[in-house]
Amino acid sequence: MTTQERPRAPLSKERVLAAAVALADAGGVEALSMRKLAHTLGVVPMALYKHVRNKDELLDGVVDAVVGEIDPPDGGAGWKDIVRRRVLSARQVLLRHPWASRVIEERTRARPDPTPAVMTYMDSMIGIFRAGGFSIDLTHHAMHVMGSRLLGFSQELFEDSGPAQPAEPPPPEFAERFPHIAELVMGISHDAGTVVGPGCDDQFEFEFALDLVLDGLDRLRRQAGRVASSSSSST
Amino acid sequence: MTTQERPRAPLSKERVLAAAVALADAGGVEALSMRKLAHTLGVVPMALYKHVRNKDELLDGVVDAVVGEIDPPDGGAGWKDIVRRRVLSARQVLLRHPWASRVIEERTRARPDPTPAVMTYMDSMIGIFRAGGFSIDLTHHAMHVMGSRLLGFSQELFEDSGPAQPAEPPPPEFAERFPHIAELVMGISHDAGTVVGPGCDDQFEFEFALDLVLDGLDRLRRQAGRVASSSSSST
DNA sequence: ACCTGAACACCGTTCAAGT
DNA sequence: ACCTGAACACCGTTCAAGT
Repeated sequence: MTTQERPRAPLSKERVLAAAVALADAGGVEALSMRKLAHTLGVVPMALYKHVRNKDELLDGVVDAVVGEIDPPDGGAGWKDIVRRRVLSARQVLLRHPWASRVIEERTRARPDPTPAVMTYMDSMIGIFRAGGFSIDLTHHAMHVMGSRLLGFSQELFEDSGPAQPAEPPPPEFAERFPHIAELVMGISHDAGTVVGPGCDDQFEFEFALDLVLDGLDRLRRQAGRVASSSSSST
Repeated sequence: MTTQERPRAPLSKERVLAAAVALADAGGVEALSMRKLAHTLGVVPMALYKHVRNKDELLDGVVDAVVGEIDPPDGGAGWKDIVRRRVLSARQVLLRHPWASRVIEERTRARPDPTPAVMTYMDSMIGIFRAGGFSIDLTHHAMHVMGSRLLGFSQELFEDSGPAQPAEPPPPEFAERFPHIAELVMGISHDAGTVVGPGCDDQFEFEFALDLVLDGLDRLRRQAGRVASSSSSST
């Protein structure tokens, strides 16, 4: 027998990247090594270097694969709605790939420019602000203010409780060391009307922050329009 | 001769952490390996494990050493000014240790709770909001909105140009692929009155975003005060 | 010309052997 | 009892040897 009809499909950069994303989805970013990826594909590690110059280029490709999953802007009423919907769709993508925000940050920092798909995404977002009546200067500030939130994530250094019990009171020595945190945790647990599982609704908090920032930008845009903007450029 | 009077000072956790911070300052976070750190201290790698359980605990200690450098809140006029000054002082610390924000994020994500010094810092910040008249709910939202900006950093995915020339026009194929980015880059270069070196004043952008967020929070605080805030989600 | 196993220079950490 | 060298199980990548 031994038909031996191509025991493995021929490798391609797409196949390599797709396998890399799947590997990270399954085991986190620390599971994404050249050696493990090669093993997954039934291939010797060196074979990967035919499709990817090195690991950095692999990670760049992975970033673009993930960012490429974000929906294009769909029709919305006004710039704010369009930005809002697209950011929330980006957030959905990153919830599917929880490891990706770290890699995006890492690779963006390591390169002179962001990765091509990130550049395309940013370009599109800038276009939405411009079409919405933002001056070049204000658009520039807006991009900085939004930061990584544009791509649907923000580093929350304040991940209260995680999957904790609704009203687990902190131990007394905790309340003594961190009285204000303790008060906050208790206060949040008490009104757990909408939130059942974890002590804190991440989606709500993300949208809260997003809306606060978008409203702030809208206010500046309207001010600039009314005052006819006497600043350095943008007249 | 061979006086042999203690060829090296006795190791202590403080000395290990200080050396680790210095090593990262000198060579970036990728230079901070247990082996290199031991070498720096004139010690065999295993000797470090007497003062630190493993590398994660080393990184936790390093995070706390850096966060411990942030000035305590000094007198300011009102909560907004106090928060603002402290955040900007945190930013100064992180400019001294450019690798630290990555490590803070990483370790915060990896642990159930933030590191002790980060907890103390957060507790103090919460206290400032509360003293400033923020309800528990609004303080909670404020902490999420501020996110890592509280510690003086924010991931800018839009690091335009870096140390580039003031008015280097992008190549034509760039302008074709990313027309809006090209327009932005050109627009910013043109009004380079205040900024000389890089194409973009990071300190200005950071303060711009910080003020936008603080103003937004202030508006919500005043609204809540006026409406007398009806329970869980502030009608 | 192509492919790939062994090797190199690293990692963090374990563990047993030496004092 | 203490300390530490060698070893283990990884890593990304080079390189020379085999086909």
